[in-house]
Amino acid sequence: MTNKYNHQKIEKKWAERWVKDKVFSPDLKKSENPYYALFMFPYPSAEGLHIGNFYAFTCVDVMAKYKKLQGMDVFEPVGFDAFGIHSENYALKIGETPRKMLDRTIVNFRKQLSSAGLGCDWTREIDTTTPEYYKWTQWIFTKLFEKDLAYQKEALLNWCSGCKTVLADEQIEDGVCERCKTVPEKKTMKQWFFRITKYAEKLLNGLETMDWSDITKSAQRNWIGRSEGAEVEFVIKNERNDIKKIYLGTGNKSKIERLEKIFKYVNPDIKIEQVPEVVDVPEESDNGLENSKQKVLAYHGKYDYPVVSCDTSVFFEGEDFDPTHVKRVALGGEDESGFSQREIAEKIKDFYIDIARKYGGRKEFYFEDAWTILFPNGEIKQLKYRREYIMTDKLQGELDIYFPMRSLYLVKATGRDIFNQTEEEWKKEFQPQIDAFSGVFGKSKLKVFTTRPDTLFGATYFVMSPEHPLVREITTKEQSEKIEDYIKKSGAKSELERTENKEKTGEFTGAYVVNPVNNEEIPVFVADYVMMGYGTGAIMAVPAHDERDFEFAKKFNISIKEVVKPKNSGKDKTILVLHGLCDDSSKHWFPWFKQEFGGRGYNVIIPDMPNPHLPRVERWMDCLKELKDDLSGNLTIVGFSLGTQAACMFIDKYNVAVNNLILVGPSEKEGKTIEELVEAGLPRESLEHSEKFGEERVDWKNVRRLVKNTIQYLSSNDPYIEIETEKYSDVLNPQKRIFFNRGHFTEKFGIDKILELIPDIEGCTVGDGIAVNSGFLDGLETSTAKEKMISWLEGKKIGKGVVNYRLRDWCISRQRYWGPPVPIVYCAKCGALAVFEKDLPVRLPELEKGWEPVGDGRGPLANVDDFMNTTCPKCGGAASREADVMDNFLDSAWYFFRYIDPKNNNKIFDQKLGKKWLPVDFYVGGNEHAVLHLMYTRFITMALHDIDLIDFDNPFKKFRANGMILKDGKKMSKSKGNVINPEEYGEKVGYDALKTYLLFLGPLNEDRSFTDEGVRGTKRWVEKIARLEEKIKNSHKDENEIINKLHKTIKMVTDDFEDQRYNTAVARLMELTNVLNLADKISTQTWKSFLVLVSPFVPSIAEEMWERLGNKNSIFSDKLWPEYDAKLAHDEFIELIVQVNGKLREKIEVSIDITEEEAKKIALESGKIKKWIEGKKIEKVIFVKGKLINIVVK
RNA sequence: GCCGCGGUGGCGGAAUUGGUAGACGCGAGGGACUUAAAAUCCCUUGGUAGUGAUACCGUGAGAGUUCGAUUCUCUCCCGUGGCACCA
Repeated sequence: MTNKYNHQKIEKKWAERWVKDKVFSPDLKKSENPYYALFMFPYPSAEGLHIGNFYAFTCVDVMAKYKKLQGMDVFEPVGFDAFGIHSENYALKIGETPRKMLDRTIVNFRKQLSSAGLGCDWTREIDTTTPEYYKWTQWIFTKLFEKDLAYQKEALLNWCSGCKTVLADEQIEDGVCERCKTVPEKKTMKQWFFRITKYAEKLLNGLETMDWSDITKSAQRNWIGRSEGAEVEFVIKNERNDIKKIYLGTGNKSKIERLEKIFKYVNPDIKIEQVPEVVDVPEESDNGLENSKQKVLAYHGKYDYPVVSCDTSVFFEGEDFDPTHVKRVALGGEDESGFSQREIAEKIKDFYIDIARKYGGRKEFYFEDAWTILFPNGEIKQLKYRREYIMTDKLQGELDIYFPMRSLYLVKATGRDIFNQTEEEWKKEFQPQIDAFSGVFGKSKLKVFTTRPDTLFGATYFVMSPEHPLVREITTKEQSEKIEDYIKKSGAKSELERTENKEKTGEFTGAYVVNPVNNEEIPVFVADYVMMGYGTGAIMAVPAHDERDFEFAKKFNISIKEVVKPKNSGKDKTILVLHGLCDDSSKHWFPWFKQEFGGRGYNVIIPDMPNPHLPRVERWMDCLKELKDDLSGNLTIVGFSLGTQAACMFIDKYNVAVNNLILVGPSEKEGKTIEELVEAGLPRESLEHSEKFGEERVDWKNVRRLVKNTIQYLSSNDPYIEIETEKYSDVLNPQKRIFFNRGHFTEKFGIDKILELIPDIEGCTVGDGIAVNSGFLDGLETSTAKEKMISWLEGKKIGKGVVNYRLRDWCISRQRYWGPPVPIVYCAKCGALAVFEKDLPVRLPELEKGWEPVGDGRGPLANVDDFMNTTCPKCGGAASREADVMDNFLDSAWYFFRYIDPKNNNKIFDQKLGKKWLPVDFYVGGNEHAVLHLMYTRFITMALHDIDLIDFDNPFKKFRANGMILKDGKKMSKSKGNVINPEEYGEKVGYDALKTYLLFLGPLNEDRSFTDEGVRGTKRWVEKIARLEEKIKNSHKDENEIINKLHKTIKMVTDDFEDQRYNTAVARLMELTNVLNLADKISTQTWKSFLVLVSPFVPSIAEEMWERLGNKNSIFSDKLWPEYDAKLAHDEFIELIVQVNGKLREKIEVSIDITEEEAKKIALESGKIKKWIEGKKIEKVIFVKGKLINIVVK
């Protein structure tokens, strides 16, 4: 053989040639038909290229080559995702700096990738660890900071003690750190976050129209976790909420009106009244001081109500004023008393302290005004400026309650007609007042989130998460010790323990809340089955319709109130009784059974005596046939005697799913127990007996799988089944026994025994149904009931329909070294500031020592003074840097933007180029990144869209998640020693054969098994292609058969490419190869088309053959993909399929254009067909043009 | 438990809007070439019965719709991915 195929030589030659001739390095500016093919850039691990990654690259590469052959300007970039804990941990392990290690591994990766025959553009390689790259990672942070999409907050976070850093929720897999498998601790820490939750709805809705793999979309959908429901407020039962009336010491009418209006929002239960004795004062001379002082003093003692005075002075006049009558105090007003504010404050200080003591140290009484502030701890502060200063956030933060009473006047003073405002305008104007008063006079409430507002009437208790901030507040003194203990205990449990051990625990707080729909007071518990991180951290518990609540209620003996009747309630509590075809039993026993269970809410069905003319079991089957559709579901069947067999057969034959199956039969028959009889398939009598009657056997396995809960065998002779004869004497026969089967054996039953055997029948029902015991919801279906309840709550302003998401903000801080520093500077004066663009990048110092993670909650950079000390970009004063670095998933969330303009020093990328090349056309990668990289990328893209950098918000037009490669059916792992090294196979069989094999194995999205035998197949194919060359004859003209096959293949392969069905595309090409192989000669023209068709899969051999035809340019440099010619692919003859009654009986070669008439004639003449239709009547003939004819006979 | 995907020969997998089930490849068996081996080429290869033509069965199980179901509908089983004391 002249051209013995040497894959190593050829593949090396072409890999070098492609780079040298820049075959795959397009001019991005000049390109007219851009096609951006992207694979997930690899993390350059020390192990080298992983076959899984290599497979994904191949999927992209094949597509890229196909598009290129179709004349597109294809861009297939390559780079390295080298920052991150992954690299750093490995560097730690081998005791080398990450930089040194990566410099080595990247070289290795480059070598591996460039020899694999991929069409990558090496001129635009990127590496996320270079300052040129991470400058823009930091820039993105500063932009997000500007937009309030990056922020700092204290939160309960996942701290990984293995990696010594906090992690994002997405980086916890199965409850452990995705990197080092440590169980993370929950720690409250202050960290930087990206506000991904702002895009929750958008991220979710976007999925609907995106052309991404379903598994990826479904993973994202689940992660975002949208649920619709309602937020409901529960008023806490406490003294504060008992306030019914507030007397105003003084003030004119308009002031009272304003307050009334405010209180409508604050607490509509509270009435505002002027102390009756106070005489109204004229509007403009708001000076009822003397008067009011006396009046307040006068009413004091008479009224056991709280007082609000707009004039502080009322409180310190008169020695006999007893503050204990006053439950809540708000102060405000002008300094008109003749005392200085300081003096006022001093005077009322004791008063506050006294009240504070009386009401459990609660800090609720504070006042604003003027020059002096009295703080809860008794401290008095003299202010420099008046109101302006008070309004600063800082001071408000220190005060628990702030009453901007004065603005009541200020509003008036502006001259606006506040009484003719619309309600909305008014509310907006007075919102600060409303909020302030709400703090003290508003009812103290707890909010819950529920997806089942329709079950509110069934809420019989209330649960707060142990981490809930108000737990201590509401706990009564008596319970506080227990609660403290419980909080401590559950805090010590890890998240994993908490979810693994599902045994419910909890503790009563001593407090009660009021169920708003029926004003019932329900107890408040603390229990760790309620999580602080979801919803509001508190729930209303409806034990009748929630399994967890049910379990808890059972354990703590809390009442269970059914408020939803399941739609199929007939089934849920249905007992079907199949008896033994005996008159006596039905007479004596069934009335009792019906009465007893019916009284307990069960629906007892005892079918009438079946047709006595049919043989035995068939009588039952005959009668049950009609019942099967109505009954399939969650019923319980009790079978006696022959009824046991009927029950089993009923379940088996009709596939009726049941909850419980109770079989009562003889304790022993022919040496067999009832269990044995049943499992033998013929429970009633002896096998012989049944065979005599020709009874079918029961497939016991099938029965077993259809019974959800229990199968119980009861022997009718068992002594433990005692009937409660006294109770049921009236329905039992005089002998107080029940006889079955004409006295063959006696059954004795107790009701409790049966109830015990039906364990789940009295559980909770979670599904939809009809509302009952629910006041205004009664009779409504769940969905309507939900709506009605929500509008009721909204009308009462105690709740509203809300949508809740599981998704939480992305924590991006890492207390590590190997990442881009968070570009933030802390200045004592100016606070946290983002570094200006001109000062970026904030360089990561190159450390030889001291870069290891510390574990004290701060990154190692905190100890690098040169790095930490800086100046404030705003005021120039001394400042310090943020010591943490950013999550490496941020690096990879935007890299494809940089690829198109990797050397741009002034901009993240050129927007003109972006407009042309973005978004990415085709992207492939592993689905393990579904909620990490792929979600973050979508978020960053949306954020960049919102800063007007780009005009799209889906980064990848088409994304496909590739399946896993298994070796011989098993997961690859180093420990098993079954890792496939692409380089090794590249050398052994060649990359052409290896890549084709990977694609040929199966559909791109599915897992498939790689075998060494299998790869030989594609290797043989490549060799066969090489050998075909011998058959080429320049002047030869191919037979029609070959041309026809070629064009059919063009069509199918093109279609396959468009849907990424690479496996079938390869199969088609193999077929074509086999056809060509049978020919003696092949024309050059056919050969050329053939080479182009196979070139995406086997680029090196195709190039080699192409060159030998005398071509100077690469096969990939021109638009060469062959056009499909329908005429040439057209068949003249087909095999007509002839069916009789839908069964294939004959194939006849006919013209493709054959008409129905002709086909029918030919078919009916066929000897084979005649045989099948002989003596039968032709009912109808179905003809599918160009395919088949079906003759229907009877 | 909820949401998604899947179940077809000894194996990986094909089968367009319901129309020849098992393409293509691996493996296995037989043959040709060869001193021999490798490579290559040819034949057979879902099961059962039969020398054979052929017949019957067969796409996780069972029902249904249809002239006809791997494909559509229902019930159920198994595998797998995601979420999960998520209210």
